[in-house]
Amino acid sequence: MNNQDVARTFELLADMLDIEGKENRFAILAYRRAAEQIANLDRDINPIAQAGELRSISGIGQAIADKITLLLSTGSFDLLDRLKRAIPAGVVELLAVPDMGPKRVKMLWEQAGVNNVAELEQAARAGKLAGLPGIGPKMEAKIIANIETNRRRSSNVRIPLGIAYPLAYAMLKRLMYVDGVQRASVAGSLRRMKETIGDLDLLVSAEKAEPVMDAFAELSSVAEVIARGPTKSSARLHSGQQVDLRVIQPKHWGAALLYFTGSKDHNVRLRELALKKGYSLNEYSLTRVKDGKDFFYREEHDLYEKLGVPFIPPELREDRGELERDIPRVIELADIRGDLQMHTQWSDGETTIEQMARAAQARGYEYILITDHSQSLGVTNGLTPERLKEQRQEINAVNALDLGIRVLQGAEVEIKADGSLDYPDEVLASLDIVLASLHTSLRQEHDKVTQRALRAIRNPHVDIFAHPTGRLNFEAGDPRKAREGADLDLEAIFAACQETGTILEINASPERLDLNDLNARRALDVGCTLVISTDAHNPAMLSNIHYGVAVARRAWATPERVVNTWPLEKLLKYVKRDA
DNA sequence: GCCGTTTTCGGCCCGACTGTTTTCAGTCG
Repeated sequence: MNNQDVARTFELLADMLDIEGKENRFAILAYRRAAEQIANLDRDINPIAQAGELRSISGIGQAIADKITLLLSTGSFDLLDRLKRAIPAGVVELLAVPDMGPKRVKMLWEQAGVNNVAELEQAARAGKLAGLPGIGPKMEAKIIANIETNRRRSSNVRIPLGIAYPLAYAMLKRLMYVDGVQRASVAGSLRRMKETIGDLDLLVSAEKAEPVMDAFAELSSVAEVIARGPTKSSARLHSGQQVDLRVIQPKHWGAALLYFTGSKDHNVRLRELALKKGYSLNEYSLTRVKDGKDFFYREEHDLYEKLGVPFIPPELREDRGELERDIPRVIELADIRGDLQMHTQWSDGETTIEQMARAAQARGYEYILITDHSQSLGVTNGLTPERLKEQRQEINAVNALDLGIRVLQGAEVEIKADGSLDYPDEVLASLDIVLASLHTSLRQEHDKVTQRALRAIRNPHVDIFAHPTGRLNFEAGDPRKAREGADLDLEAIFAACQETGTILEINASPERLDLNDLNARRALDVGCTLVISTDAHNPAMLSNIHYGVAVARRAWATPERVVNTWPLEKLLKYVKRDA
């Protein structure tokens, strides 16, 4: 079982206990918190369990630690078995239908004999639900609609950041120009730049909410408004995504933005902290408990300061220790001095070296590395050693133009199925910086693919291990093309990179985001060095760098640990060290 | 069930919205 399996098991346990309705609600909350912590863990839970150190994880005490140990060694534990026998799986799945919480599920299961979603739909359509406790004709109709909606958007409820981001900003842009709007921001997991987004959250401040709500309802991307109150509207988009809009008074901005950015767990920690200091925190203000006096904050910064903690950047608000530990000065977009992976017409890119250089210079970069594909990747028109030499001539010519940016020659060299590289050593030695990566035979079994990657990492000519796992979140225009990464032993990979100085890439392409945040954080903990690269295939894609910076920020990376924040001389000195 | 620069016992975040209600329960985030 991996971390996600364990986390899901405890979520299931909590769901079943919720439905059963006998357990203390705080115990159930404890199971959910433990599940969240495990899902957020940046290391494999198995060795932690074997070492008997589960209790070092926040939210895990003796009782849950024992259950995890049993779960990992035997696949289950008594309480889980008992609940699974008592509650049909289909009943738990009813919770996935909106408006179906534990109370309603239990009532429908016990009083109406509803055992799964199909039976729920059947009963609702037959008009058998209205009249049951707490259910009238409106709820019955809503249940049918909810089931239909769930069916339409089927499997993929969360969408990749790279799709959600432009969608949300397009809506925000319209709302910003509504009369009376003072400020507007995305919030929720989108502002935290999580790699997948469930609901989109928008926050707007204005004295009057009505015009904003009207404009929101009329957005072309909105299919239907599913709730509308004085401060909050929810809508479903044609794409199936739900969008929540909150309109608040300008004086509430700081508290509201903090609240709606989350994460939920971060908020809970903050409120606990506030209570200890004698304040109650909600989305409007900080209220002094002893006399009920409200304190308003125009900015999040001021609120954090009042609570006695440093400002936590949104990307770090995941309850991963950000309120307990010292926060480093995490990397920012402005720290980036160059981009170390991009493609040109020499292989599968769309433009010339000069065009890429000019675009990068316009972004303020000091250097770029041209990394066209190597020869074996035929579909990309990979370069033979001969063409690589010709390309060097062109790069020299572009540098001679004095564009105010230094163009380096690299290559994205294929790691072949046996772990050998696609160019001989003397060719690799002729390049300024060498990337190695996996594109083929990604489904090799664990040991084989790990050894293959390790062999490349240990090659002294290889400087960067690019998009390490090879996973795809989605392929432009076709979310179904998402794929899991290779089954790598990342602990072994990170150890080898730390030992050899091989740089691990955070690929900023929204389709990849590879390494992801948790893996990058673990790599940093182990002592590895990172690079953030766009893998751009045209000049516009250079702007994807912000997605990669966000991943690095979520990994708590400081600029010192990311090589493309370094001056060129320092970077070249580093990569030549073992060349 | 977890946790402790107030505590090893007694707390545990807070509000909006809907639908079914005659003052509130359930769900959601």
